[in-house]
Amino acid sequence: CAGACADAIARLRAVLEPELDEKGMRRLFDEVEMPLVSVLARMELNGVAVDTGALREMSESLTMEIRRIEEDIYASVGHDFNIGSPIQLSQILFEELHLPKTRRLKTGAYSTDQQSLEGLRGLHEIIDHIYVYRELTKLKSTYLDTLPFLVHPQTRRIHTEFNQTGAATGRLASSNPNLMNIPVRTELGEQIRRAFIARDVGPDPMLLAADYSQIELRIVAHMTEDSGLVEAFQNDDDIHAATAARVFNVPIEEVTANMRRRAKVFNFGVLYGLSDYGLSVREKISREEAGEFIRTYFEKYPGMQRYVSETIQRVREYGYVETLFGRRRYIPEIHSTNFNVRNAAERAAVNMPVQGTAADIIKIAMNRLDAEMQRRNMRSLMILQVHDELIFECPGEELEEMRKLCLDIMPRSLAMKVPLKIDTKTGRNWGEMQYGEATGVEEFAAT
DNA sequence: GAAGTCACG
DNA sequence: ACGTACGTGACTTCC
Ligand SMILES: [Mg+2]
Repeated sequence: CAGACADAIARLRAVLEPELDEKGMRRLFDEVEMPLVSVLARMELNGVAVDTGALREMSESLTMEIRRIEEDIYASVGHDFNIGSPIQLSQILFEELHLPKTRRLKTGAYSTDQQSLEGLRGLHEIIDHIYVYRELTKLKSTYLDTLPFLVHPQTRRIHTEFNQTGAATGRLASSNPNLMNIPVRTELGEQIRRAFIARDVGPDPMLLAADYSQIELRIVAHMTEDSGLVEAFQNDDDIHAATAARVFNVPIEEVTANMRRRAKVFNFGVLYGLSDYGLSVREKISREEAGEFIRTYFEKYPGMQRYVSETIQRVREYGYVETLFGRRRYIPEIHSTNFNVRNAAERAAVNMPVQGTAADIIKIAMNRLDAEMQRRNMRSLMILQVHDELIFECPGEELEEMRKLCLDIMPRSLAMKVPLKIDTKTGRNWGEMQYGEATGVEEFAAT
């Protein structure tokens, strides 16, 4: 290909390069994406160290546990079947056991996904078994039995591929293996994370994780200038508790755990274009109640309402939306005659500027961090990015310098009406990280 | 290769 | 073009 490819690329350039200027993405391209290419290359080469022995041990013990659960499931049904086949499982649950039917899939079977099983809890012992079976087999097949084979024989590390051009919002993607979806939410997930270790970077190797706290909501606060959101972040309030206080009309001290949990659902839901129907299903409330919550939310945060309406208007008029740095996403589906497709396009349009601006921000930080690490001849390695967080492998004696560097550089990617807050954690592995220093309001006042 | 499912932010 | 919350990648089943 070499010759033909080079020739094709040269001719493509003649067509594509002018588009960068026409579309206002020249600076994004020259100053963010192009410098990032080599940063990502270094990260891929750096790789991450993994304790394959630990993964193999976990896999083995899971094999036995999964076998026990299979036996339980077959016993309660009365015969064997392939639990991994959603079609067979649907047949068992809804035809043989006569459990109440869930939503219908396009294949004619009924859904057995987590949300559907949730509604069947308590109706039959098999439901909890399937739930656990799913968790264990998922983690075993995707991580425990796969990662050990992806360890490079020379480096003894796992080298992911970062795709810089795959995601429509400007996010990165990771594959072969995907290291952006390593488990964390369950106990077993955390155990898997413990197999990702600091090892080859010098004496007393440590991992450092630095993440943007609530970056998407802070970006929305900045974009909408909604006074409620802006003030909450300027005060460094717990944003979900602050939202609960507003929506449920109570003082913030009287916000209960459940009110806060709901407010969190609202805050995230609004970024994704949640409907009254979606909220009613998730919160197990009536559609009317859900609609009322959404109305109240927008009343309390009128800037949010404005942002959603104006973004949809804009994508209808121009056919695209963009981030604060001018990254564009064209969404032609906004003109679809199909109601569902059109609504999906509206939700994507509302979300992209927020998700995309967060992606722009962390990319800028990665470039600046990489440059400064080189300038200082540091031995620390940038090894992973997971959308709002960066992971470094550091010699122990460099750990605090690296942490300080993150706390200094990451908040300054973009000056906003609210601070960009950074949390940091450190540990010998990715599963046992201890919170450390974070940025505070003082740093913001200084910027 | 599509469908269903589920891991992450 | 869709399962009425956005963005991904990977696994198993089944045709
Ligand atoms: Mg975070």
